[in-house]
Amino acid sequence: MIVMRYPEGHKDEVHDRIVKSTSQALRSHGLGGISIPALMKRAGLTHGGFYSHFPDRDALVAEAISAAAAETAEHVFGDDQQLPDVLDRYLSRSHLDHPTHGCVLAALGTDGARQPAQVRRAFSEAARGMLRLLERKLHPKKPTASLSDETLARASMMIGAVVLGRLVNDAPLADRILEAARKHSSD
Amino acid sequence: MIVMRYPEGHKDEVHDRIVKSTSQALRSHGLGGISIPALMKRAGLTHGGFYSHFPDRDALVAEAISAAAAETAEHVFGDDQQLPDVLDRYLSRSHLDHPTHGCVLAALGTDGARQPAQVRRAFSEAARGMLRLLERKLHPKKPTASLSDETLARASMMIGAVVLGRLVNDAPLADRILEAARKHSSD
DNA sequence: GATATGCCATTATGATCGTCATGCGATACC
DNA sequence: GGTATCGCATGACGATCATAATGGCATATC
Repeated sequence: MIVMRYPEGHKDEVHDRIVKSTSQALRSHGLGGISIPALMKRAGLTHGGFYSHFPDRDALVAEAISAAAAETAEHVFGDDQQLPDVLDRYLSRSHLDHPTHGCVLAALGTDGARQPAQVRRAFSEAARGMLRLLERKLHPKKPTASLSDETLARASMMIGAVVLGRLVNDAPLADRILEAARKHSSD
Repeated sequence: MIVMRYPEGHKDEVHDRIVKSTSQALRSHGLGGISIPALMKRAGLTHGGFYSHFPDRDALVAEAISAAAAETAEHVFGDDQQLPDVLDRYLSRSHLDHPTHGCVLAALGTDGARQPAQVRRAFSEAARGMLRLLERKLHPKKPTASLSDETLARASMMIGAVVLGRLVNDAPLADRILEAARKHSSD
């Protein structure tokens, strides 16, 4: 029997708070763009206690990636969202302007393949998760878990459009990119 | 009249060597994944002379981004490449496996929007350049410089497919993503 | 050949990083 | 209420970073 010296679940709450705020901070500052002290400060703590919550920085990053993916799964691919809603949300100016609460693949994707195994795995799982969710929206009836070419191509275009739209220093062009992707996604 | 103490154009050659090797190093290690000393060492120098070539790190990074974009423009979008060749090269396993010599947008794109103005501008120009080149391949006759929706959507899918293909920890799935993007790009 | 000078190496500086050891205050159990 | 102990803060460590000053060597001119 483990004795709890703090309110039951207190540490878990703090742990979650660190992971959640980190998942946002990473999306807006980049995977290596924010330090442990800064991340802890955002969670209302100092850097001291960090290593009682995570073995190292990568462990937190990996958890934060997964948390971000779960957030998008809920907000964009939720059960009550139909395919057109999914496309409208993902391919929206609001998504472009707020990477902090947006898709982690579009925000940090190009860094994923360069990360240590632990973090890389989290990215890979996030990608497969998004593909599965999109497949379900495209083919709600089919019970199969396999991914169609249509899903793979559309997911690519969605991610690419957000990446490209954020890159071009030209709001009207960015809007046209989103629009073009929406059109070609729902032909 | 400027007196040259080293062989004429020597400094320019060294400058180019630093930029070229940096453009490769950044694509394989990330924008912030390699230090000035390491970058200079790759060019066969020590870090000492760095600031006689560039005002600061961002200036080198910006030049390296532009150099990488020019390399891809030549290797993938060269004048002798037809549209199917362009798609085959961009959406290939070889491209997936060798980001060092691949498209800078697919390798570093998600970091671009977070960079200081100088670097951001280089990314934005690289993106517009790729869009222009793709437009020309899609509509070789049209003299207009405007970008069609088709170009915007296809460019998005191409970039997204490479990003996604590199992310998933599963070679067969990555190949299917590339294939799906090729199919949907040349329907 | 002597000299002036451009180019790069050596070295230094201050800041910040990830990581870790230690200590204090708060809390749950007896 | 006393006490053991959990969670976090304080502070420190070595490493590494971007940046900068200085000096030596190689070379083009005379």
